Amino acid sequence: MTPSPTCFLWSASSFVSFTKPPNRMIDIKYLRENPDAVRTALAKKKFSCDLDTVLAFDTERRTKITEAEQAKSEQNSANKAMAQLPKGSPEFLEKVKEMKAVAARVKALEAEVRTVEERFQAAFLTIPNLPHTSVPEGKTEDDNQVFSTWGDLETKPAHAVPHWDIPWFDQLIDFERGVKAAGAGFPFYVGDMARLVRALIHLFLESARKNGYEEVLPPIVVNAASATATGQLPDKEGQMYYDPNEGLYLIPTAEVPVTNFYRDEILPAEALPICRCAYTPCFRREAGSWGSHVRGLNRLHQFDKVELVKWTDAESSFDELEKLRVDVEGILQALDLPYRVLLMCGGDIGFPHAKQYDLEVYAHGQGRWLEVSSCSNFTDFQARRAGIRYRGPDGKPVTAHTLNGSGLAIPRVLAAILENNLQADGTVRVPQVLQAFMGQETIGFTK
RNA sequence: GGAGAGAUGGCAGAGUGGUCGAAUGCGGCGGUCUUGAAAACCGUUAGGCCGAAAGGUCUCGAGGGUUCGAAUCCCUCUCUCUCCGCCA
Repeated sequence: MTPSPTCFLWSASSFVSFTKPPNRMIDIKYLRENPDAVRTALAKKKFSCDLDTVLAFDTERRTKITEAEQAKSEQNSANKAMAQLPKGSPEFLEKVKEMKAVAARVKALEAEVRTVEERFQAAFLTIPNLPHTSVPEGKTEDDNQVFSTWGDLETKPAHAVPHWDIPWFDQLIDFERGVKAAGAGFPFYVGDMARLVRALIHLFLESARKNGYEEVLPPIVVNAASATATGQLPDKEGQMYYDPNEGLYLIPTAEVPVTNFYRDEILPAEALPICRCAYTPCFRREAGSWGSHVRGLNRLHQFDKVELVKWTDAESSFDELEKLRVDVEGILQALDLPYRVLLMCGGDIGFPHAKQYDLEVYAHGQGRWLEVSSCSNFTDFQARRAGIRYRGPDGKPVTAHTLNGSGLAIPRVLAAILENNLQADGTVRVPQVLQAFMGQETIGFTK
């Protein structure tokens, strides 16, 4: 077997280290040394948090740690001396009496350190990742920049309708029977539609493979530790399906298991960047976000998606983000779907993101842009939490950078295909790239 | 579901109250030797935190307890493995 050139092979046991990293978010040392730079960056994110308090807690904590460690040091050397004394001798007993007080003091100081540490952590964890300098100013989604637009937006099909109004839609994507089997938001894809979904999955995975991403087929449930590492827990617990019997969560995206592949490991620098792709079903409870405006394929509780994940060193992650975006764009181009790329503004990118692009396809029937991918660089924010590091030039561990992007989410791509490729005879033209795989040029029924 | 065993460094595997962050072996790295390599031999080889550094401190699955002192004793939890049953 010959390894592909893009795939760095090694045995899992040859380098890993499973020690626990601190559960921190941004780099406290950076904050300490550059408080003003952090303040400026956070302002761009329209995020208010009290940096002065965090810094004060940090100082308090460090002072207390030093104090406690000094006491501990005294105790340790005294204990070492005691080991030399004959047990039960008068000197020994005298020493024991003496050391009781020291032990009590150590215990008290350790408790204080714990208190101060917790206070600091609680404040520190409220600081989001810092946006990159290239991220535009802005408060809401209205301030996102249109980075680029591709494809034909002018020639709207004369008879274009929202996909749910296509006469045969309910037969090939059966929501009603999905309700019977599972519940709202869990449709059956039937016949040619099921095959079309499979064709899309195949296209997405093959496209990723050609771009150097190694395919993995991950678990679609994860434990709490994994969900915490990628940031779903504790804040977004309500968005995941949960099995309390096993303590397992159904994944909302393949990002969760795939990123956790290297959790608490130190990677060899020469392995980076590592690029992986994974197809999985994704599950989202979307509690409270269900409205009449969400119809058809626009929002589901279960959907299929191919996810792209990268681990990089600290220097190249923003370059890799651009490559990631281009890789995803290539798929939409292959499908000949018009799309635009949004460069998300500081106020609209998520808590752990340093920079984010959203890709939206245009669905002519609804006359709307539909988000089909979000490509993000988390820099070291997620990796610090997940304990993913690599060995730097000096041999010391360095926190890695992680990135991910959908490539792509199936239902909305499918919606755009149905709406944009609807033909006069009532059938939908299968995108050229999928015709060979499907063995047919159209799906659906003629009028 | 029933019964049992175990969790120590990259891996294997010692260690049952103090001199143990931890023997030994393997692997990795550096060196000697060699035309080159192998072998042999010598050295080296965890991570977190505090610190400018020197250094200090913590970590032997996780959490709590006993003790002047815990990898070692006690309690709780988690996970893994083996056998039986069941199932794909």
